[in-house]
Amino acid sequence: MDVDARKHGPRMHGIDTGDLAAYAKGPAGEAWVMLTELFFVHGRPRFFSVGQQLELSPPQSVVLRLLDEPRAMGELAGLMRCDSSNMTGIVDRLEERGLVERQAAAHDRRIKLIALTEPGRELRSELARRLAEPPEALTGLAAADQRALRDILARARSR
Amino acid sequence: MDVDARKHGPRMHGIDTGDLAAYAKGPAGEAWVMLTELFFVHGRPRFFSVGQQLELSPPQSVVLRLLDEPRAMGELAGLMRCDSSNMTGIVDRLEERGLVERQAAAHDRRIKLIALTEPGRELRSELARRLAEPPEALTGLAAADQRALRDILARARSR
DNA sequence: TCGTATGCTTGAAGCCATCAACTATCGAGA
DNA sequence: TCTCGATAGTTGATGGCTTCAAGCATACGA
Repeated sequence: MDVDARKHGPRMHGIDTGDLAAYAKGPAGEAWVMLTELFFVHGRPRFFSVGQQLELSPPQSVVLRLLDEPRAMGELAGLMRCDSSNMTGIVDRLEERGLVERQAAAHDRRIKLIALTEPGRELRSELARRLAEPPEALTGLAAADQRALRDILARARSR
Repeated sequence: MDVDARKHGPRMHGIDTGDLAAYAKGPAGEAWVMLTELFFVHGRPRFFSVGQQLELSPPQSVVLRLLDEPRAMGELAGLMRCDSSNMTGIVDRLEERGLVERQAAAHDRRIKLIALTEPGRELRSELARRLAEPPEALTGLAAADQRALRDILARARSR
């Protein structure tokens, strides 16, 4: 770390992390800040580029990921935290591409269930496969670190 | 974990993580998958809601975060991986709100440097402060786990 | 000096996102 | 059983984002 970088604070890929880190409190806060930056630098661009390769917009990718089983429109909108009218458009476009289909729900005629088609299932698997590729920042860690990281995150997810 | 959950795979907040995990290879892959889901569940919604509170759209928030120093339009577009014409609109709207200003670059009259105004600097700090708050998934970890996580991530960032 | 490349802006078209309004359907209470 | 308020999804208006194409001003190299 040279003097110039010191002036601007720690940098990850040209982006100053000092400002977020300035507000981090305790190890959990510091870890969170670093997680956030890790995802900003590696996760977000990956999500966008993989989606682009598969000709999916970011919201379309999110919806595909959410469809591990048929879900109602309102449920999808809730999980994606957007307005149901917005979800109508997103599902419309996925439906036009033959990736999903609308099904009436047996118990309530207001409810539309959104289910993947076979092409939709295949595309969803391909999306998952590509997103599961870890960045070198992780693969380059020592094996013990990788295992420890995995185990800590597993404990975090059960909270 | 009950039988029904087994059928659908592990779940984090109603979202099946089994499909990504199915493609994870080794501890780094598993860690990455869990990181991705952690951010999907905690980071992404936080980013959107904090931005909303501060009346910033997601791309506006990203640009504010990138402006740790004055940057050229093309540089911003490159860092955000979008078209420069798109960046023109985003910066226009930030400029209209008095958060940034365009400055001519001394060495090249084609280049416009985008710098924060004082209100822009204050808003950027507030954005950082709110984004730096870790989720309970992390704060609820044992202290030793928090420290280990922080240290591993620090090692990962220097790759 | 001139031709090509670069940086930013403008404009068209499509997608996303919110809010308001609407129709069909449901469910609870009288 | 009937009524009314709530709910689910859709339509439409408006603004923001995103890409691509085209244009103008500027820079640079031959």
